[in-house]
Order: sequence, then structure tokens, then C-alpha cells
Amino acid sequence: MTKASDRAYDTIRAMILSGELSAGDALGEEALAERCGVSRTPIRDALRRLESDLLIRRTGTQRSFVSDWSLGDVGDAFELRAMLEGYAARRAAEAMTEDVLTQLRACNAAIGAAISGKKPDITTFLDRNREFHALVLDTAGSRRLTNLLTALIEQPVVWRTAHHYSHEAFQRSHSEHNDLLSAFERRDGAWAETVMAGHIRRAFHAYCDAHKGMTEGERGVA
Amino acid sequence: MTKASDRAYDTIRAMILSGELSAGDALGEEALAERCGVSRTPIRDALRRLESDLLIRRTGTQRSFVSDWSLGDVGDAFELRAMLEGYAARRAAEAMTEDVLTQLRACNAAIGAAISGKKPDITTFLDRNREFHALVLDTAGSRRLTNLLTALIEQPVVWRTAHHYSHEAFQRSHSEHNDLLSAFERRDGAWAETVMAGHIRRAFHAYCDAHKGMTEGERGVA
DNA sequence: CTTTCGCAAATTGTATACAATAAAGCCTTC
DNA sequence: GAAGGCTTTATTGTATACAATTTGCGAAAG
Repeated sequence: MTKASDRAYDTIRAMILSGELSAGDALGEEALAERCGVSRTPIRDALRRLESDLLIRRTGTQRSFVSDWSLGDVGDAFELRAMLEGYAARRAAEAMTEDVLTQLRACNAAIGAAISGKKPDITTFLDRNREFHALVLDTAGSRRLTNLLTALIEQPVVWRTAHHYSHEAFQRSHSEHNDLLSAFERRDGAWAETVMAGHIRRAFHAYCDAHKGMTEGERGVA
Repeated sequence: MTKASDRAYDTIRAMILSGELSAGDALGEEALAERCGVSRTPIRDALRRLESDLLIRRTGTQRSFVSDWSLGDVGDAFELRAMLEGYAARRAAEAMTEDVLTQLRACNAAIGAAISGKKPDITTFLDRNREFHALVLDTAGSRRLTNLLTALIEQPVVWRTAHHYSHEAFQRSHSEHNDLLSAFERRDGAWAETVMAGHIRRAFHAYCDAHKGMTEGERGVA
């Protein structure tokens, strides 16, 4: 979107995720405006976006507070993602074309290369992983579905988790993508759906494992 | 929310649904401001809401247009609703309390009364139906899920459909709610899920039937 | 006739001032 | 000492002015 509005959104989001603002803190528009170096107008836009991300919560009189997230809430998000992204995989399998297959294969090959070394290239992994899932979502061809899922995938807490993945976790993710490709090649929607759902669920448990020993600060939102 | 912002939202929404604005039409902020009798500021808020409702679409440079909805898109929305609201019913069944059960029974009794006469009280039916589904959603106890589903349930096109329901369609809906109550009483999550999914799917076909012979104008969004 | 460059008009983004409203503190009263 | 209402203060809602950007038209060159 626009410059100031984006800066405000990113700044506030970073403040929430870094723990600079903790759960329950009040977010006054004027204070945020001063903090971000912009006026209240773009702040209001940013707050709308953060609200739809569920990173902030608003009272009946539109006062804003930082949301508090329990592990159960994160689990909810993953479960919904598993369901919706599984459905997306099913639809994608049924609408799969050779062209998209080629792109998906290239994508996963890049993922394989990024994690093959001793020190995995996490940025490339995340980018290509995102691209892979976006391709599937596009192929599913439902604007509604895309709309719902982006809100779930944009969960910023989740992306940081990859930095704590083990070598095996990366390999498993890569291998599951290959399974998905097999399902897509056969146009087997049911298979694709179950593989994708399992893929997301495994990611949730990887998240749980990675956060078991983490401190409050590292974990981001409490 | 606030007065002017709400008025703007309702006015624009009504213009889209009534066909006064047709699919693809450009929505200039200034023109809308004049039309709604408010300034551009609340219009911008309203456009955000309409965008998240998918009633309008925005280009990369934030220009707004009325969304065009095909029957397939509406079908998508119903399918997603069936999946998510089915999941909500499952969770609700597992977390069901006697208190909520009592409220649900009262709700469905009111629905039964509203449609028992020769001339059904459609407003009461819609209100109580909405209340019934909202209770289930609350009992499911997932903010994420509530967030996702409200966007789908708020589909305004759907509500008008009830005005074309047959007597049998109302009775079936009422009866399916009773089935749901049975599933809830037994805390049978799987049963509740399948009943709810079927309930929504039936509603979709009722929608299709009702719109078969309708003119473009009556149908609202194309 | 087509294409491209540039200017003008329209549209959205941002800032600021002011109005309306809700939260909070204080005083009064029982 | 507690409770209720009033005043004060803080916060959000709205309007308007201005800046930045985009779009579309038109003229000139190939």
C-alpha cells in the first residue's frame, strides 16, 4: 500500500512482535502517530489491518489493545489452515496444469538446494515455500479461499519458527512437497488434501517443539 | 461503529446490492462522499469494510470497483461456509453446556413458531436463525474461526434468498436444527459436523433454485 | 497510422483542526 | 465510608486543505 500507512503498519507490528508492546497494552492513535512519525490518518488504516490480522483487539468504542494469544489460539490457527489449505490442495489437484506442475517442481527443487548444505539458507527456504503454497492457492482458483487463507498464513510468529528447525524438519517439509507433487501429477484431489493437511499439522508440532524451551521474549506474542 | 462511517457503509452496500451500481463500476471516494452526505474520511473506512466483505475490489493503486460475482463464486462461499461451520459445530458439540442447549432450543422453538403459520414471519426466521448459528459459533470458542466465518456469513445476497423459500424449505431448515440439537445433546461432534455441513449445502441449493427464474435486477450482484 | 512523450485532470494519500464522545477523577451527598 | 452524579480530560470521529500519484488525452515524431 502507501508509504506512510505501510511504515506505520510495519512499525506497530514489529513493536507488538518484539514484545516492546505486551498483551493488553492500550494503543492510542496519537501516541502511535508520534512514535511512527506520521499523522493519525495512516495510523487508523494500519490499525484496521492489524485488527483483521487479530494482532490487536478493539473495544466497543474503538479503543485498541494488543491481543493476547495463547498456545491454544495458535493451535486453532494451524488447524484452520490445515483444513482450508487441504481443501485448496484438493481443488488445485483437480485443476492442475502441466505449466503449474513445472513451476511447482522448480520451486521445490530450489527448496531442496537451499537446505541441502550444512547451513540451510532459511530466507530462500521461506521465500520458496511461500511461493509453493501461493501457487497451490492460485491454482485452486477461489478468491474467497485466497482471502481467508492469507489472513491465516500471514501469521508472523510462525515464520520465525523456521529458524529453529532441525535438519530433519527441513528435509521432511521438502519431502512432503514431493508427495504433494505426486498427488498433483495424478490429479488425485483426496490424496493432495490429506498430504497438505498433514504437512500443516506437522508444521504446528514443529512450532510447538521449537517453542518449548524458548524464553518469553523470543516467543514474541505471549 | 460510528454514525457517519456506518451510514456510508450501509448506503454503498445497498447501492451495490440493489443494482444501482453494477459490477465493474468505479467507486470514486469523492463521488461516494457526496452521495452519502459525508466527507471522504468515513468513506475510506467504509471502503475498507466493503473490501474485506469482497463486495468491492481494489487495484494496486487503491482504486475501487464493484466486484463481479459468478454463481461459481457464490458456490465457493457456501462450500467454505459448510466446511468451517461444520467444524464449528463439531467443536461446539464437544464444548456444549446445558445453558447453551437451553438457549438453542428456545431459538429453534421461535423459528418453528415463526414459520408455522400460512404466512411465515421471515424477519423473525432470519434473526433467530442468525442467533442460532451465532450461538454455535460462540460455543466453538475460536476467535480465529469466528473471524473467518463472519466474513462468509455476512454475504448479503444470501439473506434475500429466504424470501423465496418454500414452506417445505423452512420446515427442513427447522428440522435440521433439531438434528443439530440432538447431536449437541449427545456431544457427538462428528454427527454435528455432518449435519451442519449438509444444512449449509442444502441452503446453497435452495439459493440456486430460488435464483433460477429471477431477473438480473432481483438477483442483485451478477 | 501507430507509438511515444509529456502535460493536465482526476484520484488517492496525508496532515491538521475541530467536534463528539467516552473514560476518569473529584466532589457532593447519604 | 461508599455511591452517585458532575466536571474535566483524554481519545476517537469527522471535515477540509494540500501533497503525491496515477490516469488519460493529445500532440508530435517516426
